[in-house]
Amino acid sequence: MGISERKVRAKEELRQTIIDAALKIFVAEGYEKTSLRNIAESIEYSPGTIYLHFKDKDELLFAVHEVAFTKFFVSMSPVLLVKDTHQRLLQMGQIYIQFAFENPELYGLMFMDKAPMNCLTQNDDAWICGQKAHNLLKNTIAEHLTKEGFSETEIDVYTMSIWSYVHGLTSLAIRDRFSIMKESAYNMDDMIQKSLEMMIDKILPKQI
Amino acid sequence: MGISERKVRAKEELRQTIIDAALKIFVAEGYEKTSLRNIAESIEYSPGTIYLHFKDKDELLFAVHEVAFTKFFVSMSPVLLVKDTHQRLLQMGQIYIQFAFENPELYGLMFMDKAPMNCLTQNDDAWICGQKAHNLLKNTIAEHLTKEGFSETEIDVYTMSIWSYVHGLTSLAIRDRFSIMKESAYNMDDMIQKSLEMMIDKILPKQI
DNA sequence: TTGTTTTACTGAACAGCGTTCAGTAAATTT
DNA sequence: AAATTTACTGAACGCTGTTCAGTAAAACAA
Repeated sequence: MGISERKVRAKEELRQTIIDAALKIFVAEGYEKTSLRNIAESIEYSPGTIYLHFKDKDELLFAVHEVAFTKFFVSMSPVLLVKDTHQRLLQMGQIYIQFAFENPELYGLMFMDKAPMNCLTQNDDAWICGQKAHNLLKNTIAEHLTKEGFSETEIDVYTMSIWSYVHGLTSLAIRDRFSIMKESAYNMDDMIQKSLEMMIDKILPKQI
Repeated sequence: MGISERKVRAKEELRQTIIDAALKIFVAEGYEKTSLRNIAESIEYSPGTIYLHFKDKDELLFAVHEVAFTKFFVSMSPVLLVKDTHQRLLQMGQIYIQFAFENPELYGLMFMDKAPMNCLTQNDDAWICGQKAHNLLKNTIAEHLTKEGFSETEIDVYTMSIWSYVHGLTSLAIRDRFSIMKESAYNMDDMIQKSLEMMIDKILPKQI
């Protein structure tokens, strides 16, 4: 029965090839230019073939967004070495912002666009990628707070608040909404850095 | 010379009619369904006519986003009655979030989508709507801070930080990224409210 | 080995999109 | 009355996501 297993493997490989091609075009050319025809052409298959592996474009974009998340987690991994929770949260923020600046299209797919979320409208299936990223933040916040007797729900509120802030900073920046602040004394990057430091400092309760 | 003026008026009226039709479809049917053909059909003109008034779809969307901003400012106007700057900022946040929840498509156009920003790639023309909204926030923050001798650039950092936080909260919510927090002790709306209160309180320096 | 079924894939077709432009009919000017 | 300007049309172009009858090869059955 080795044959049918080889076939399954081949099918899985093509699926991966499609995802990789989509990711490549997505990063190189942006959301707009990422059409199923472009993807199909780049791997020398017919457009119809993609539909043998993905229900629709949203499902393919969901797969791409999952790859983006693994890139994200790799970028984020160095923070695990940082012992001090305050410093760790600061570095997480910096890496988060840096990832978004270096991969604005992927960031949009991960945290801003509607498209990939259409795949999990069924109430039962969860957004695992988001869950993992969320836990990464929540665990550090919990580590910082539990020493001082904060409750689980308080930790949730802190996590929501910090994520919201950093995402807001990031997404306004990459979609050019900070253009109105150009004439400030600082340049944009310095302002963002200054804001991040200030906010982490203000939000986190001081340890003893 | 009344005739040519009537013509100018008629032209301006059709322009407004197009914007209104676009806004209507945008609010009722969402971004995806808002096509130039749909808009043209709804006002009983040919698609080509729209191009006599707008360079391209982005320019029309920019006009729609300007109307959305005036709606936004109307919603926001009650805050001017609130004397206490802390309370005023809190209410600004609440109204901001409420506006986004009630007009998610418009909010996306105003603060998230790329489309309308493509109109002002020329470095010289400014994003007036954004400027006005930004000033609304900045003025209140300045009022709160200047009493205590904060500098202009510090005010800019505070403004950027608070706007980022509220926008992040808002945009993650309306694009379903908080779905991962469903099983928390609070429901979503309560958590958002609790987060907002906590953050405004933490960010603002205490007066005396 | 021959016939049958399953599998993997194609590519034309459909309906929709933003955009362009030759053509037209009416209004205005000469 | 003729010429010109104006406002508008709607067909056409090249693109999009998606579907599906058709096909050729591979796998299985006799």
